[in-house]
Amino acid sequence: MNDTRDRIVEATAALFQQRGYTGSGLKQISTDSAAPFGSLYHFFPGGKEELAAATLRWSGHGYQLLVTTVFDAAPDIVTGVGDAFEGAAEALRLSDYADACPIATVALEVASTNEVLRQVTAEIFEAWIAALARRFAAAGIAVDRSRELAIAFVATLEGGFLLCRAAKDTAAMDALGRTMVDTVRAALDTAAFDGR
Amino acid sequence: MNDTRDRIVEATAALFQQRGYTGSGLKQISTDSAAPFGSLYHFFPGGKEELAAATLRWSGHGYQLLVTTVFDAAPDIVTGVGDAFEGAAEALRLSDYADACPIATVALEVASTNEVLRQVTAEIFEAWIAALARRFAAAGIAVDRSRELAIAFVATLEGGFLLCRAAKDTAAMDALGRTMVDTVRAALDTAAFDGR
DNA sequence: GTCTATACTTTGATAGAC
DNA sequence: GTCTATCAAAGTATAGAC
Repeated sequence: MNDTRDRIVEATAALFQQRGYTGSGLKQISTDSAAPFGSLYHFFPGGKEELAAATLRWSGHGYQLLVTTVFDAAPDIVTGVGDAFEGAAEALRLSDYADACPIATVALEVASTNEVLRQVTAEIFEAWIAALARRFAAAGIAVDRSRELAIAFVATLEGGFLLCRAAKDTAAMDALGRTMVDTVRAALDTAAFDGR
Repeated sequence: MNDTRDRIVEATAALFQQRGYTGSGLKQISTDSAAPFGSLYHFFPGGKEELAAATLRWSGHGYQLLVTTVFDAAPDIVTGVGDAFEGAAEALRLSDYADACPIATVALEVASTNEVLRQVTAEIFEAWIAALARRFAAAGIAVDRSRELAIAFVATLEGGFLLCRAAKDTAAMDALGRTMVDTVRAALDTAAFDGR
């Protein structure tokens, strides 16, 4: 539909991932997206906040698709969990530790300072958790336990991004992947035992 | 020793926790600490970066002491893990979801933008992980597995802070506490089995 | 609708009186 | 050492020519 608008959102997403919300200036976004400054306010009359909300939703949706693809390509859900952590580690290494969660930095910045954006980030995390929980439940795990596992998966991945970006090392992500795989496998075994 | 300097660091720590690095202005720090603006550059000639480094180290050390206290007060390490997550949830609720990790927000902001501060945050996380790993090892868990558990503990707690602050709800932290307690208990059982 | 110029505020930082 | 005044740059936002 609209080329310029898309470029603005994409440039904003990239800046948010590396510099956060407060650290990303509208002038920089205008430059990076090769869009005239006035276009920012043409497409997002609500200013930086509206642009941020649109960007977060776009990034959040894209990241959910990415994880979905990884799980769909795996032969089983335990392998999928392992692949997701390996993929995250690989993305970090290939991008010099810049390509991590597109939401987390902004989410922490706005949690206590911007109620509108805080709610947007909450909706995104909830969508991720709900989608993962459905997947675990479809694999035979009880619904309540499936949601707990989904929360553990997202939290562990986010914690891994934090530790790995700070350390510029993916050793933590590797260890977390192993632990998470064990946890999911144990839940599956329990489900199989209960259900036999 | 120096009253003013301490007040500056404390005010900076509080602002970092809620608004992050880029979101915390030196003028605000000057106001909140009741310190004249010039004093900031008197005590921290290196400007905002030097002040941030000192603040992160101070906050990081303080948070490590807090967790240490929780574990020391618990009858055993599994209970300690559960208490730590419960305490984190309680702190979030009591502070309207502001009192979380004093390092995480800044760590994500500076990971790709400020090499000096990135390294400071890496040292803090490593100190936390090393201290926890020693504690798990002292409880009888193998050294390698102890470090993996310590990484899982920190990552899970950090992910929990992120999800809970975004959602303004501690349900995630409660679920994560249960999962982490199970993981540590399983590791302890394995250690007891291997060691008998 | 596209784009430029600019208004106004806040930022980190410095100079210099006391 | 304390404090105020001020700088240059960057921040968000707006006005208006085309």
